[in-house]
Amino acid sequence: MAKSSKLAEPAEPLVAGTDAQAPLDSALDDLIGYALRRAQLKLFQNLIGRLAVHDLRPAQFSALAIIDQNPGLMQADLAKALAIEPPQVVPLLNKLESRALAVRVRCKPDKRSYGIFLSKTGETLLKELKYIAAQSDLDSTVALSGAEREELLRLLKKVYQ
Amino acid sequence: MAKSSKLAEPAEPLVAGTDAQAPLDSALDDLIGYALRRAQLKLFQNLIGRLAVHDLRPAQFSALAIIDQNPGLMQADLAKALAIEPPQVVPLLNKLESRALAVRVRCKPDKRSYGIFLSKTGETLLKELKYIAAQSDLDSTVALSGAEREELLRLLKKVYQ
DNA sequence: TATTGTTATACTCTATAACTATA
DNA sequence: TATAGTTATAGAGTATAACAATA
Repeated sequence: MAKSSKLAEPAEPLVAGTDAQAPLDSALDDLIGYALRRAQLKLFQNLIGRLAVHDLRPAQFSALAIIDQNPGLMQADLAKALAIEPPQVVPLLNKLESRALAVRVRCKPDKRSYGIFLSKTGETLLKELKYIAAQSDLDSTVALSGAEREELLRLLKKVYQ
Repeated sequence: MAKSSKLAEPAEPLVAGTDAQAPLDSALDDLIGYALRRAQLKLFQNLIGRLAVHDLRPAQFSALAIIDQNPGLMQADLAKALAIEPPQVVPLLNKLESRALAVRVRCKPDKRSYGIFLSKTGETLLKELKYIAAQSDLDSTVALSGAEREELLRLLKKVYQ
């Protein structure tokens, strides 16, 4: 579906009698789903750019935050929290382990599973990443007042919870 | 990044002294970007399911709506409106043409380009798709009142516009 | 027999370079 | 030479089946 849009001022208006700058998607304008997608894409792109400095993807940042809040969790739990399938957790965790940000530890009574923990390095980096994410959030929503930002967050939670 | 979450009541709480039902992503809870992503995914999945009845993807629905509002536009314009690259427009339009929902017409002074139009079938189907999308929107946001829905839409537009 | 983590695989989405035909 | 559309291709992201080790 559409993700961003708006023509770059065509030489001649696409629709007679219409402002040449008008968005091309006016029929979709009343859909919350469409607005959500476009806003989400904007924030996501901003975050991707900021995390790239640390060679991390948003999913890896989320994983670090979830591990930090739930030290010792299993990969199946992490998969559920990230809403991805267990096989996708493997390369994600491999990357975090190769960079010494997280570790898999065989520490459970059930020897099939691992407990996942952040390393000291991971905890330190996560603190910086949280700051970066918060800055990215503010940067992408400069058009909103503080009150509007809080209201938006409240409404979004109400939708997905 | 995380898309949905919440553990399915683990036998033992992952974090001592914490409600076993508590979400695993509390550190991400204050980020609008995170809430946006989760809400967007919920609405997107709902829409995908509803459009599947007509063997269409959200991007194809958006394309139909944009063509309807801008009859005769070029593929480069459509690519911009959908925020995708021109090569991605080709299979998308091929599909719409093979189903006789849209047509490419060599009608411009510039013989390299096509004008894209909806067929009568496309216009008729689009009307139904718009209804389906509106229903999907409402269905996914039942937790909101009418006023909250309007406020959410207003705030989202403010963010991405 | 069921489950955890893993491998292999495939399908979609996305992005880039290069080609064609026009300009 | 530049542009519209196209082709080919490669990289992510995502999903499923099947396997090994353990329960």
